[in-house]
Amino acid sequence: MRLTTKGRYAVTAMLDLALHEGRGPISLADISERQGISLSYLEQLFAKLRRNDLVRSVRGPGGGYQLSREQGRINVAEVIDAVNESVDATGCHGKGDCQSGQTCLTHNLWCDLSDQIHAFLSGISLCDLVQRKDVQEVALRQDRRREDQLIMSTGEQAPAERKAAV
Amino acid sequence: MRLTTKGRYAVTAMLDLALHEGRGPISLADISERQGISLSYLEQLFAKLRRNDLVRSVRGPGGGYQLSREQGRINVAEVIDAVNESVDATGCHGKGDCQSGQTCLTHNLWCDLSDQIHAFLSGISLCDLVQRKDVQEVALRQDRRREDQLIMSTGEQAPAERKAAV
DNA sequence: GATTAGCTGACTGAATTGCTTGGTTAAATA
DNA sequence: TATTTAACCAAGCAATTCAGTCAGCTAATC
Repeated sequence: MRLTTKGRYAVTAMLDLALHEGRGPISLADISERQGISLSYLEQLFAKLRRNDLVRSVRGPGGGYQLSREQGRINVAEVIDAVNESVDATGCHGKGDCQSGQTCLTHNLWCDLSDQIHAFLSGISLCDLVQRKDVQEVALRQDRRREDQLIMSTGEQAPAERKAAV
Repeated sequence: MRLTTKGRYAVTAMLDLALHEGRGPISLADISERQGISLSYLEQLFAKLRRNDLVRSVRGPGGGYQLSREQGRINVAEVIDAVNESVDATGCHGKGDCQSGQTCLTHNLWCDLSDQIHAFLSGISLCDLVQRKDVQEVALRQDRRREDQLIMSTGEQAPAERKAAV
């Protein structure tokens, strides 16, 4: 079992897509900027997400990615699985041939743990996350920060109270 | 978060100790043979287990390791922690400074997951495992296999029905 | 004094992670 | 039609970790 930045990035990026849905495709450059994830790394992750039918891509200017299903029908476990971070805690992938063909002493313990984790993560959909208050607050902060940066880059000044909040 | 052979080995070895408790110290050579774990790797793991006060060592002939507490007071989470495999699923170790000092979009999700896993694993003691039927069956098989090997190595023949079971 | 078994440190090959570089291709726009 | 945008793709890389080996040490027993 492994859960590193890779899986966390994938879930974060998918949640970003979910949060900004409805206004056409979202470019990876946008997600990269908002979430602080390297663009080319995102490209690699989205290649896997696309192969697993979690997102659809639109090429060309104004293009980007969209969720391929409604938010309520994509759960966190799927996303982590898609980028090859198995939530399985056994060493034998549940087969029970851990100790030279036989079941090892602790095999069932790891099976139980895998079930626990999987049940927890597959019970949480993107829709659930979007509705969480803490998620909405962070998203608001990120969007504000983004606007300010756009304003600054065109030479204007960001309002003082907003700058302080960032 | 990471759960590999390392943490699984540690728990398996500790369970082996628990299962064979009462007959004096258990040598790592015995555990190595029964559980199929490299002896020198076990030495490294037990150095950590000892530093974390989970086992006591006895040197010299007839020496080995013993649990430093009663089985009911050692849980699986502690053992995994001891060999440096954190069960923490956040990237910021729960601090919430995941995105350049600020909380990332999915921070609380990973906190919740960490809590889940920790609650599950810290609720299982070595004593609980020893009493499980599946554990007892595997232990029985391992002990029988061990006896047969001892008999074979002294030149005698193992009983046919036992050989078939292995 | 030989043996046993714990203890320690250095090292290694393989795998993975997170990321970069340097492209190509498809679609929109000027 | 030329240019720009942004998805797509492949190779490579530094750093880290894993699982394990090797060599040598020390403490206790016989």
